[in-house]
Amino acid sequence: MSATTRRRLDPEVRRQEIIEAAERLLKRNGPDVRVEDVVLEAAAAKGTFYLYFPTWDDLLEAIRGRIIKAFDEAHSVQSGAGAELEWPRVLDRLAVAFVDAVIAMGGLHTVLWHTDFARRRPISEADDPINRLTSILCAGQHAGAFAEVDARLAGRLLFAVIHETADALAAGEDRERALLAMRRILQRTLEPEPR
Amino acid sequence: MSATTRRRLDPEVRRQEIIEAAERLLKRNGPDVRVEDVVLEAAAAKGTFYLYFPTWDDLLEAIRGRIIKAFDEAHSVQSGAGAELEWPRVLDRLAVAFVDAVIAMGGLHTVLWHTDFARRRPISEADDPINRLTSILCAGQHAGAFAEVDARLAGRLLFAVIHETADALAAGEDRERALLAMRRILQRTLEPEPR
Amino acid sequence: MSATTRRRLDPEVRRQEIIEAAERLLKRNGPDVRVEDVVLEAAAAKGTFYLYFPTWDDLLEAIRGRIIKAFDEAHSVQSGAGAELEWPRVLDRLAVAFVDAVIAMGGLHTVLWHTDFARRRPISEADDPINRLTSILCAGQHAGAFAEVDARLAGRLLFAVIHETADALAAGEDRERALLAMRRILQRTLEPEPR
Amino acid sequence: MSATTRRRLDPEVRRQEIIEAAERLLKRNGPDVRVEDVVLEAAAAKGTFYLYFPTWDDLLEAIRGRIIKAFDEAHSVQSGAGAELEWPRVLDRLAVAFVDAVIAMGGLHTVLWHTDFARRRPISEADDPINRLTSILCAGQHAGAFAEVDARLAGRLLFAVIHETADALAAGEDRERALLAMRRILQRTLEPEPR
DNA sequence: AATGAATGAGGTTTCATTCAT
DNA sequence: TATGAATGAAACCTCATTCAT
Repeated sequence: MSATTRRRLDPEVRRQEIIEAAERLLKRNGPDVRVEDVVLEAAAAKGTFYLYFPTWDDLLEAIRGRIIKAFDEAHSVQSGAGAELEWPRVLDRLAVAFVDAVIAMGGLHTVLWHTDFARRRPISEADDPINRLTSILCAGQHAGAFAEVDARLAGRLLFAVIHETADALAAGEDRERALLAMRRILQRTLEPEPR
Repeated sequence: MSATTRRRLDPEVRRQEIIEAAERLLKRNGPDVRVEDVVLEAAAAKGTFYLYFPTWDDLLEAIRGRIIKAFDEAHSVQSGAGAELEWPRVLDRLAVAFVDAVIAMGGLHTVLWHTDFARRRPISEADDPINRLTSILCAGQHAGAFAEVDARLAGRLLFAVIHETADALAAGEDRERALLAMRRILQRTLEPEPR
Repeated sequence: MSATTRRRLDPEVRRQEIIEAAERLLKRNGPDVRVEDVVLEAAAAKGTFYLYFPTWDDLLEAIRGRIIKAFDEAHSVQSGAGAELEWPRVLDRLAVAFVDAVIAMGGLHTVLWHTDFARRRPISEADDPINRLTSILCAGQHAGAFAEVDARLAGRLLFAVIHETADALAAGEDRERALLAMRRILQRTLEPEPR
Repeated sequence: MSATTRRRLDPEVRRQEIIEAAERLLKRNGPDVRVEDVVLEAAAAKGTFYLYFPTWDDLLEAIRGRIIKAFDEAHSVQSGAGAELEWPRVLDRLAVAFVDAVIAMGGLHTVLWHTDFARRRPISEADDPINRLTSILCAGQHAGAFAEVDARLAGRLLFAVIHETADALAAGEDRERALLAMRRILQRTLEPEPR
């Protein structure tokens, strides 16, 4: 069947290849990607897949972890030494970055967030992007930059706004208009009380 | 058991029975309900199902339509003859009603909104709840009650907020606190400019 | 693929067809028969198999039950009305019948008794042939025809003898010589004490 | 963990290590031990296994041979110089030793005797324990200690009794009662004719 | 002699949909 | 209109064995 010879790789490399192949496919085709497809794309055998991921969900979890980690690294709050952070701006940057990240994910986003997978494998507290947002809200409140709302709930609801903005862009909405709408909600909601 | 029980029903009645059986099951069990289960619950035969719904997705579509219709009827804006409508209050009522409706849907909501189905069968413009919200925004803007934002986008993003509020409640969040957080976002976002 | 049309049968009939196809194959080929083979032999589709037997083991269990039932019916102790039963003869007949039955089973016997299946699905007390033997021993003891040994253990060990006799025959041993050897063990072991 | 630990061993030693690891595992877990498990337990690599055993069955065969050899060495008939051997007692000792050996084998016994392996790789005439038994029967007959039955068949059937006794013990039966039942069968069957 | 990553045939099971009755 | 037995294309996962290093 296979004209190709056996490719022996360093496990870490092989693992990456599989993950990357899967990411490519999931981005393009969303939820109907099967193990079969992935190994084809990764030029690996069926069994090789299960050597690295006991289960399909384990692969998805790995991908999710990877993406979140990459995002966090790229957008860590620059705790500018000594400088007063402008929290609204920090938030805005993070929100836009998040929107862009979601869009870059294509169909993968659907799989990771809008599928049974999300329920079967709930994201860990530590990784949940909502917490990221929440901590910024808290910090901002502490600095007096944000209104004293329930940070946890606000984080959750505003994250939904950001998320939906991404979906709107993906659906063809104009980028600037969408970001404008998003920003208004973020700003107005968090604006401190006495104006 | 009963050898040849052939329940001949008025097509419309049979159709309703199937839909209702499916709703019951989907509410309870979410996405892992199969055709098999539905016909069992509806006391119909497998083939009968396909007499009424060429496809599983067609059933879901019917259910979605039904629910939206019911919601719209129950919460139509009482265009109180002549009376000046208080738009913020109208919006608030609708939002809360929507939250409650989502919660009442249980697992059905997951199936209709967070599954492949939603992508395979996008909701029709006419039915999309977002449009409902958007028209209220427009009307309110017209009456000077809401700020002049992009109604379509605001409708979309605020709908996401309402939707997420429902999910938060379903996840066990305290009702009053959650509604409070939601209301703040709606009000602040739509408050007319010069205050 | 299939030139054949769909064969709709009475479930009981179809069930029998599958069981019989499986029996035929298992007799011939012993343990390496797969669901695939069975449905081919039974002219059914893969799915049809699982309609009747949720699991391969369930099929085996059904076959085992069937065989035991058939054997019991064919060889029930003729409780000759009023007549004194000659227990040694009763036992002998049963033993020979059992040997013949095992041989008639061919490879099927191996599957049902010498495979993981036997451990995964232990035979129910009610069906276990050993109990059949044990009750005869008890009855015979009661009638003074057999020695007062531990009937349960004797039943077990003598059953092993009968079983092994069958295996010996299957391995090509001469029938009469083998039965002779078996009979000697049965008789000598059960002969009442004072001779 | 250790990057490149290459344990170069004397081939004979390595072979023993693998065999012993397998024995340990098979005793404990019976038929569901995989090559994987064995090499893990033996601290060897997958490939190393196949350096010593072309096939899984070859390993089992090696183990079987080893066990039989060990048993034979431990229980060789002490042809007591000149002394008249008491054959019934010799037989009894061997039988009990065999029962104990089977029990000591745990799950390994299942694998070697009640699995496809036994059919795929029939035991060699030379090793078959039945022959051991048969020769004792012959010798005993020669000495006039046993009845003149077909030794080969008696050996086979009585071996089944011994084997089943072991299984009964393994299944929790009381040791003394079981041995008693076994002994009765052996003695009665082999008792010389004219009493 | 030793390693362990890679292979892929093989087996089980599910379920939306079809169709003979 | 109604039935429910039948279908078969997936999809998942395992593990003895191979082979590049």
